[in-house]
Parts: sequence; C-alpha cells; structure tokens
Amino acid sequence: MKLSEKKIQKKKEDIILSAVKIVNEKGYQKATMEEIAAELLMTKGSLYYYFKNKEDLIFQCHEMVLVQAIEELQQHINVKQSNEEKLREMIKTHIQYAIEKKEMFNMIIKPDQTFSEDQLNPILLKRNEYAGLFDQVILAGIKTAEFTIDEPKIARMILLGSMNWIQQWYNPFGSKTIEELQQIYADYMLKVLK
Amino acid sequence: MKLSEKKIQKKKEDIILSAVKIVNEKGYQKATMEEIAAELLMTKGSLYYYFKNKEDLIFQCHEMVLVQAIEELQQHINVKQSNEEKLREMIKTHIQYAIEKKEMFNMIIKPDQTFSEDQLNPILLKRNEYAGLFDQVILAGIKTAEFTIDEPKIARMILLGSMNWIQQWYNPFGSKTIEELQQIYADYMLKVLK
Amino acid sequence: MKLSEKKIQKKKEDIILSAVKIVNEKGYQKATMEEIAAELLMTKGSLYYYFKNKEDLIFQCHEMVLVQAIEELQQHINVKQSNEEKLREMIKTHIQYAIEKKEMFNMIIKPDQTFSEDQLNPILLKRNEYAGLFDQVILAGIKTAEFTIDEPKIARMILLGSMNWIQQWYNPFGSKTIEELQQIYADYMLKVLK
Amino acid sequence: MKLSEKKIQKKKEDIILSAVKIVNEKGYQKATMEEIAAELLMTKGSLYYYFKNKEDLIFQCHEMVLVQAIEELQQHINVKQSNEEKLREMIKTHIQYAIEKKEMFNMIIKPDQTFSEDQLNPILLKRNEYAGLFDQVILAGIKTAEFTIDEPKIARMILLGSMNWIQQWYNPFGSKTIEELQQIYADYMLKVLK
DNA sequence: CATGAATGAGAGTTCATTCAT
DNA sequence: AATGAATGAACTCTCATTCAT
Repeated sequence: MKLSEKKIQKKKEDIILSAVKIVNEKGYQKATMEEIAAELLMTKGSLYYYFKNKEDLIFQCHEMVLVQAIEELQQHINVKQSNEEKLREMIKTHIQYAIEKKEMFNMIIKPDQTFSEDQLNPILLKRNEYAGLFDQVILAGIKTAEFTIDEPKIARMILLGSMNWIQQWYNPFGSKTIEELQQIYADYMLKVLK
Repeated sequence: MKLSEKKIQKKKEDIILSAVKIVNEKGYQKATMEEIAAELLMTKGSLYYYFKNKEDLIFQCHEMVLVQAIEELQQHINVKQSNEEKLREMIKTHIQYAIEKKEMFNMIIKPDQTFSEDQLNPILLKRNEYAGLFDQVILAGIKTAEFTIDEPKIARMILLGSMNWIQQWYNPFGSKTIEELQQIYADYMLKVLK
Repeated sequence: MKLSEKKIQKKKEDIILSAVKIVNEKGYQKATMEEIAAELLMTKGSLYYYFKNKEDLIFQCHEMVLVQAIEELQQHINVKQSNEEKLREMIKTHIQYAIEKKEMFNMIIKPDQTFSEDQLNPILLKRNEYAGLFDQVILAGIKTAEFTIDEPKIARMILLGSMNWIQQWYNPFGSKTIEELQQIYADYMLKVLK
Repeated sequence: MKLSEKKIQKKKEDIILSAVKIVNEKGYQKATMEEIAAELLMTKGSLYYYFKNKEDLIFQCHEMVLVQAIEELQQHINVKQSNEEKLREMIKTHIQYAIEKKEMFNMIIKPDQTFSEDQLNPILLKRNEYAGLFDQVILAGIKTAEFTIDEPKIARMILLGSMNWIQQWYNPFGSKTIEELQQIYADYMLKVLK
C-alpha cells in the first residue's frame, strides 16, 4: 500500500519536474504532452494515468513549487534574529529559487493566461500566502523601527518584482556568482526599506 | 505611389495596434489571426497581404513599441536637467508604458518563447538600446556624484524589473492612482541609487 | 451575396447528406469527421468551416430531415379528404422516409445518447411536432367516428413504432415492394384504429 | 475443477450484468471497460481474464438475454391454452423485457453497428429464433381460425416493432402502469391479427 | 487471479497558411 | 486589395488492450 502510493507519488513528481522543465523552455502552449512524456521515456497516453489533463498537470506544478518555497521561507522567519536578518535570508532564498528553479517560478508569474477560473483561485491564494510572508517581516521591521517606509505593500512588490526579473538576464557564466548577486540584491533592497 | 504607400503603411499600423491589443488580452499563442483581423472588420486572409506570417506581424509590433518608447526616453535625456531629474522622468515614462500599454510591454519580456532565431536578435538589440538609455543616465549620475553605487548594471536591472512587475498587480480601480505610483516608485528607486 | 449564401447553403447540405449517410452505416460514434469529409473529397478540417463541431453537424442533420418530413405530412393533412384517407397517405409517407431515407430516421430514434442537453430539447420538440401531426388526424377521426379507440396516444405510438421497425428488416430485394408494404401497413394500422 | 469453473461462470455472469447495465445507460461506445469493471470493484485489466475483448463481452450479453427471453416465451407456448391466450402472455413478457430490461433489448436492436461479421451471425440466428416463436403461435392461430390475416410475417413485425418502440417513450412515472400498457397493447395487437 | 502501469492508435478540434477568384 | 474556402499539421484527450509482477 504505502509502497505503491509512494511509487505513484514519486512518478508524479518526476512528471511534474519534466513538465516544469519543458514548460519553461517553451512556454505553456508550446510544451506538448508528448514532449513532457518523452523526457521520461514514456508516451503521452501514460501521463493521463497520473493527471486528469494538461491543465491539471501544470496546476500541480505550481502547487509543488509554491509549497516548497513557502516552507523554506517560513523556516527563516521562525529563527530568532532581527527582521533585517530574516529579510536578508528570505531574499537570498527567493533569488536562489528564481534562478535555480527558474522554470518553476516562471509559471507562477502569469497564471491568468494559463488557467481556467477553477484553478486560478487556489493558485492566487497560494501566491498571496507567499507574498504575505514578506509583508509580515516588513511590517514587523517597521514596528521595531528597523525599516522606515510608508508604503510597505509597494516596497514588497518592488522587492519581488526586481528579483523575479533576474531570470531574464542571469547567465550562469556571467561575471557574478549567485552568492554575489544575493549579497548585492539584499544590500540594495534594504536601502529601499530603510 | 506615395499615396498608396502611405495607405498601406497606415493599414499596417492599424493591424499592429489590433494585434497588440489581442495579444495582450490572450497571450501570443491564443491570439488568433482571425481575431486580430476581426477587430478591423477584415478577414484573416487579408493580413497576409501586409505581413509575411504571424511571427512577422508580432515582430513588427515589438519594433513599433520599442521605437516609440526609446524616442520618448531620449527626449527626457535631451532636456537640460540633473541626472536625477532625468531619471525621474524616465521612470515615470516607463511606468506609464508598462501600465497603459501593458499589452506591448508584455511581449518584450519573453521574446525567446515567441520568436525564431532570425527575429530574436534584432529584438534583443532594441531591448538593449532601450536599457542602455537608463545605463547612460545612471553612469552620468555617478560621475556627477548624484548617485553612489558600485553596481550600476544591477541597479538598472532592479529598476526595470521592479517596474515591469507592476502590470502583474496593477488594478486601475485600486487605491493608488498612476501618478501616485510613479511618485512612490521614483522615490524608492532613487533610494537605491543614492 | 445571395449567390454566395446559396453556395454555402448548398455545401452545408452536401455535408449533411454525407454525414447522414456515414452516420447510418456506422452509427454516431463510429462515423468520423474524416470519413464524412472524405465522402465529399474534402479534409476534415474543412468541415469546421461550416459547422461548429461534430455535434452541431449531426444536430443539423436532424433538423433537416424532420423539417422536410413535417412539411410533407402537412400537405396530406391540408388536402380535403377523410381522416382515414389522410392517415393512409401519412403512413405511406412515413414508411417511404423510414425506408428510403432510413439513414436520417435512425438518428432521430435515440437522440439522448448523442446530444447534450442544449441540443436535445429542440430535437425533442421537433419530434413532438412530427408526432403531433399524427395525433391531430387520429383525434379528428375519432370525432367523426371514423376511428373508435380509447387510447389515441398509445395507438399513435404503435403506429410509429411498428413503422420505424421496418428498416430493421426491410430488404430491397425481398419479396415485397415498397408499395405493397405501404398498402399492407396502412390496412393493418387502420384495423387498430377502427 | 467443477467448483472453480462454477466460480468463473458466476463471475462471468456478474460481469455481463454489469456490462448490460452500463451499456444501456451510455450506449455501446460510451460504455468503457473501466466503468464496467468499476461497477464490480474490479479493474479493467481483470475483465480480460474472462473475456477476449470488449466485443466478446458484449456478444455474450446478447446471448444471455436472448436465451433467457426465449426460455420464458417457450413456457407460455407450452401451456395448454388458446393461441390467443398464448400470444397475450408472450406480448406481456416481451413488453416486460423491453421496459424492465430495456438495457438488454437495446443492444439487440442494432447489432450490425456493434459487431463484426463473425459474431453477427450467431446473434441474428438467436434473434430469428426468438421471432420464430411468435410466428409459430401466429401461424397456429391462423390454422385454428383464431386469427385471420394474410401476412403473418408482417403482422409479427408490426407486433415486435411497436413493442420495441415502447422504451423510447415509456416513463415509469407516467400515467400508465406497466400492467395497463400490457393490457392495452395486447388488445390492440389482437385487433391487427383478427 | 488480479492489478497497476503503460501503450498506441485514432478521435475531435484548432489555426496559420495558401490561393483562386 | 481583399476574401472565401480549403488545407494539413499539430495538439489534447480517450480507451481497448497488454503484460510483468
């Protein structure tokens, strides 16, 4: 029982990973079920054993990434440290995701052109949950006078927007390592908040 | 000759405008030639008199938007004023475009999923030209000590990234007017640069 | 205008006729758009220029047959003659349709497995209209004492049911001509009514 | 041996019953092996242990129903009573089947769209056997002058045709009970024969 | 015996593209 | 200069069937 359920879960994850990869190379529309399957040496028919349809598959891609990312952010928040320190860590995490799992994050950015009403809502909710973690730390930082801004919501959007943009230009063979980028971004972002 | 050429040019522009509109409501893939034509009370067959194919049409959409935007930015640069003032104006312009002509900007963001190698290059060049105008003012500002940052390229990317993100969440019926947004963004962005 | 509209109408009818033919040889599910098109030396894609989808095409098949048949029945009713005579003619007409246009009548028999709710209703309405013409004459005949039955509705159903069954066994090379069949059926059916 | 064979036989019957049920709710094509299996809490793979393929399964459904119905008819024939009485009973039986086991009868009506040549023949034979029982009683009745018709074959077809039609319109919540219907039909049918 | 998983052929549908008129 | 009509390739999805375990 447990074994076979785990097996099926593992397979689903494999498919999701493949889907994420293809979708990001080609975009949602051009990513065909055939290609997603081929990546795993399966045939497209098999995908429908695990997922109801293409939309469902892509939907679960979203879920997976966001749940993972939220968990990781939460850990930074739970650590006893200043809000500035917390935010630094969160920024680093976000950048890491945005670059290394670029594929996944891309899908989160424009769900409205991809999903039907039914599935759009849960995604937006999770997205808000994610963003809310940043809000939470920013607001806490304002209370402790670590940050001094009037528009915390907009500041958060600047944060996320600028970081999401990284994948547009980041080149692993460029002159900056990821660690350097994380450092610089954290510094510059904190300039906005202070 | 000249007359008929102008007529053709006019028609081309009409089509481009229609295309831009549809593409942005639905995304590149879901925007059909039929719908683009219908908007102008034409039939899709006719579009092929003016454009080689769909990719060509969309390509020219890009060109048009970027050329316009570049021109506008250039005007701000040409005015005699401090670099900070210049940048403020450019930021306002960019936000205006990103919101009001959101449709057009969207296409510029992820050209690689849309275009074939042939057409990708010219687009990237124009995009760099656009970004270069920001670089130019930032560097000038560093020289005059108006700005004090070590990583002007990254700063510029933060600028553009955060502004491009606005269209993800901007709601015309939200609590902030465009003018307020422009103001706040300009303020916060300058905090980064100083 | 009128010309091109007529042309398109003609084409639609051609397609409908082809559809009716194939559907009846193979049944709704096994009748493929490809085969319907091939019959007319077209490709399946072309069908979608004329009909929204398969269901729509088949739906229009129904409409066409029923409208034709209703018209023909109506003509017999309009003639000045005894109700018995009217009914005889109507029976002959129905049998003719059921045999010669067997293909079309078959589809009318079990619409519920074929159509979605939306299209089912109009079909049932037309079917009732058709049946209603028989009711009308039967009731008139009862009033004039030509017929003497207590259950006119059931009698009508016996009429139609037995006639629809003909196509199950009718063989053009069998021992009875259509005319003979029409005669015998009319005689036997009137025995029920008297 | 015998035990396990009986077990298998029992299972086969269960599957057939499930198949009959599903086939009639949805029609042959839309009845999937999966659903037929699910009804019995099995998986579709298992069905192939008992039946060669879908066609074979459906074929055996036919056999089962017809054999049952033939047996029942035969019993009425064996009873010592007038041919009119025999026929009355047979009509009642047929109507009962056509309504209560409507599912099964439906499949018998249009076998040619379902079966390949191989399996078509045995089915048609059984169908003829079934119809033959009616012929037998009708002919006997003509000999004893209970019935007075010239075309017994056609009369039989009218009988069966009109009764098969009942399922098209019968509604369990309608104004007539099955018993009433049986009565009325028997009366009207005998009017044809006399 | 039963199943879980995979397959592959084929269905309906969409749409960019073509071309005679 | 425009269009109506046709095309065909590509896509998503379904399902009977197979087979190792």
